[in-house]
Amino acid sequence: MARTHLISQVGPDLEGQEVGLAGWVYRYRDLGSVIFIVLRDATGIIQAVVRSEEVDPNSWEAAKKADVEASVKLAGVVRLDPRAPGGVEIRVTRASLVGESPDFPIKKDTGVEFRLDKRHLDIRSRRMWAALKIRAEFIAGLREWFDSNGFVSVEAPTFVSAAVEGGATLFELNYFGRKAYLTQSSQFYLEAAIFTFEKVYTIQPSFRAEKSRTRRHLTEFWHAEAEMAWHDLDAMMDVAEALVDHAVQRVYENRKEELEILGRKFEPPQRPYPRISYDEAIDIAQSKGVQIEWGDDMSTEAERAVSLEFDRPVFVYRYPKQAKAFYHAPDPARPEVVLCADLLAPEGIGEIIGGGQRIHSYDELVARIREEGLRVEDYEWYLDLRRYGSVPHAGFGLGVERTVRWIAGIPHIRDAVAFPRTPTRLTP
RNA sequence: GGCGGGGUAGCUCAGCUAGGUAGAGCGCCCGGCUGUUAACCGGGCGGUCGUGGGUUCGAGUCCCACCCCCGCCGCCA
Repeated sequence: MARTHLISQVGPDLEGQEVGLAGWVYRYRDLGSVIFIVLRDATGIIQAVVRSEEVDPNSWEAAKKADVEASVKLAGVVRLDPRAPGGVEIRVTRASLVGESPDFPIKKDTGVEFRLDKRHLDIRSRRMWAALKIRAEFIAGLREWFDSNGFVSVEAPTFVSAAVEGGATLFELNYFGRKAYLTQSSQFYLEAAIFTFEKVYTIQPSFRAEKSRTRRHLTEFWHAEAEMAWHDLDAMMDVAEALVDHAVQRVYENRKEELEILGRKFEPPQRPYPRISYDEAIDIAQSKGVQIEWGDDMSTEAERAVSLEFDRPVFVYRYPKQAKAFYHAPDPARPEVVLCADLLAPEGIGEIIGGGQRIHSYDELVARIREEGLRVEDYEWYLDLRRYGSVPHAGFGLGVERTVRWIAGIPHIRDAVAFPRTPTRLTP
């Protein structure tokens, strides 16, 4: 029995024609001498009708055993019928069972935790299918933009010997008897690579050993990072905006069906994205009744208040120095703030990008490391980048799952990735 | 790390305030059904009530300790 078509190719135009399909049983309804099998493949779903008097005994027996998520091959004639979901179905002429599926664990009335325990099976669901296709499209859009705008992709190591940001929590591991860590950002490696390629990017996981139990946090998340020589803060925001816009547009153009399945009514935001200062953001938050003082880092509540003021992503730039990591370049005109910017997604989603201009002077960088109480010797190779041909540069990191969560309207970040890692989840 | 919620059948939950023979829906198993839409109809199986201790004639229910899970905040992408 040959597979002649993918399900998405079976439409009204094929009425009366015999097709061979292969896939998995999405729904199964046995009425005695007629069986309805809703078949799923990578491309879509379609109803198949098996009638006892229309198929040979072997096919009938196969259809009887085609439980939910069994793999099957079906041959049949395409028919239009208003009673079929989508209006098109196939009248089965032959059926064979490829792999049985006795008592598939995921049924109706399953809770969030149970489905996460069975995530290796739950990714077969329409909901996860749609979310993961949107994610893949978004990542392809990021890569497409970088590749066509002069960026070279550079991969950084996952095993590292020291922190990028002092204070942030690292996963420690034993590296042949030495302490090593899982990377929390590829930034320092990308900074090294700008001296080779000027504009570089990477899309790879970062790890944070923070017990953050929220809808915005994973312990392992995919991090799209870019670093650009000869760029200042404004140029960095230009890059980030163009990148996000491109990838978002691509998802919007190519993943309409998937957004529909998720019930997401999404319109790509208009450019330009507003750019406001930290000072203005604090004013907005305070005017909305948020308890926050100049000098505090933006709280989740403050970010939400600010992002809800705009119908598109908004950059917040020039935070107080004490709220940001040591490598951020101070504003020469106002040394108490640094040349950084975060991009807040709309609808209260919050931060999806963090970045800014880096300190490129050796002396300044050493002074800031000492000021933060960090050990200069931990940053020896990083300091070399300021010893040899240092240039002004800037970069940023984008949280892939956070951005996908916004685009697809996914309530919890764990559903923006196939196999999420959270403080309590290591399986599957 | 702080605050809040929760752990009872394979799954989703009720029962706890006022201690008295452990329940429902779904699933599963068996049977029926020629147009179902996570079908429907009939029957059946199924639980050391998170763990340990205490009070009591009697504890899922009250008390103590512990473990685990979920959400929010902090931290960040």
